[in-house]
Amino acid sequence: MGRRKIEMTMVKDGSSRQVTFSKRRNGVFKKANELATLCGAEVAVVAFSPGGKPFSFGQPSVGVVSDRFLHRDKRKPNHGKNVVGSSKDGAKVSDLTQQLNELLKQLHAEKKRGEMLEKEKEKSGFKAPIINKLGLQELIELKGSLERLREDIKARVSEMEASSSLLLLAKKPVYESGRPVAKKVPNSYI
Amino acid sequence: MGRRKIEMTMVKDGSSRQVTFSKRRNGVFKKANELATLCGAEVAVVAFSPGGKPFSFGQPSVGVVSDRFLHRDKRKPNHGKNVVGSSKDGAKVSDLTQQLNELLKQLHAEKKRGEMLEKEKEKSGFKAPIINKLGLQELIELKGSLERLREDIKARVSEMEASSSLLLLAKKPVYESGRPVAKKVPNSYI
DNA sequence: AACTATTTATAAGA
DNA sequence: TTCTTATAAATAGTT
Repeated sequence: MGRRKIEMTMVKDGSSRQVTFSKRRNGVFKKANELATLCGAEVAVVAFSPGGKPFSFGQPSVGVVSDRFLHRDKRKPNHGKNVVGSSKDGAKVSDLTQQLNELLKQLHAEKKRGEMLEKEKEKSGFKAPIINKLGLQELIELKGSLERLREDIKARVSEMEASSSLLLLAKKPVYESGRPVAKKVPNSYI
Repeated sequence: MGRRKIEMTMVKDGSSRQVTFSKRRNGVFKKANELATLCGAEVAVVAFSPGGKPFSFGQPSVGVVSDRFLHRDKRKPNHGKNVVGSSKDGAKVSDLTQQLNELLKQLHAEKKRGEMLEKEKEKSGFKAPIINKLGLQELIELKGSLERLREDIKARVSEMEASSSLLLLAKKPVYESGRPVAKKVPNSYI
């Protein structure tokens, strides 16, 4: 969120990393505070800087919240299905597992959607590969050309039929360059 | 950050409060994850919803971070590189976190891809709506018709040109039903 | 669950 | 570092 979008990977330069940590740590704490204030929620955040210094935010306190989370909360948790033991790390693993499963679901859905779209694309690509590659302007021009062609062909057919009629009236086949004339084009094609 | 600025006080309506909690909880977790990723920091967030349900994010885990913060961290601040996954479950959780981030990347990529395909679809749909709606069989038939038409037209043009030549040799315009003959169709159209 | 109009966070730069 | 500023992101209200 700034002058440029940055890759979500560790900032290489140590100095920049420290600056980023300071800025974003404040951001996270502020967001956590807003979450607690707006929703009446108990929230705790602990962060160790790249240099190993501890920082924390807690509502009402880090200790109260972490205790409730790690040891004391006997209420039914919303993610109880995947609980791996009752230890602090078990809770974390369970939570991550839940997040993982959620993401896997989303990912699967997205892939499915992507595949559907790919199929549709291939399908239409197979149906009209050349036309699909044309740009809009080209298609507009093509449409115009086809329309003009159709009109010209109609006229041509009329003309030809007139000529043919006239010529056929003479009971003589028409040749040009030693080749017999083509058969009549069905009007349904035009 | 929305349609309106809101007072930083508890949301009164319970339903809205729950919605706000859900949205902002995700926001805080995302920010915490970014802080950990960008800065190589250990970060833990625990939040209890208005309904008392626990949610958490931790890198490498809530337990590791809170323990380090509350009880066990006797280390001097580490001014070198960050230590990740040094505890028993830390490695496992770290792996899960890595998987999570990997999945998030994949998910984002899939979504982007899906969006691109959707755009392409819309684009081609806009460009050639009629042709895209044709079924495969219809298109095969259309193709055949067009090919036959093209051949017939070629022949027709030859015929017409022959006729025209013959007729033009007579220095007379050709009419049929009181209508002058059409202009020549450029061969590039056929 | 999506969708915008806005507000907020923040990456660079001074 | 702190302040500024152009952009990216989050999200409040809406459908």
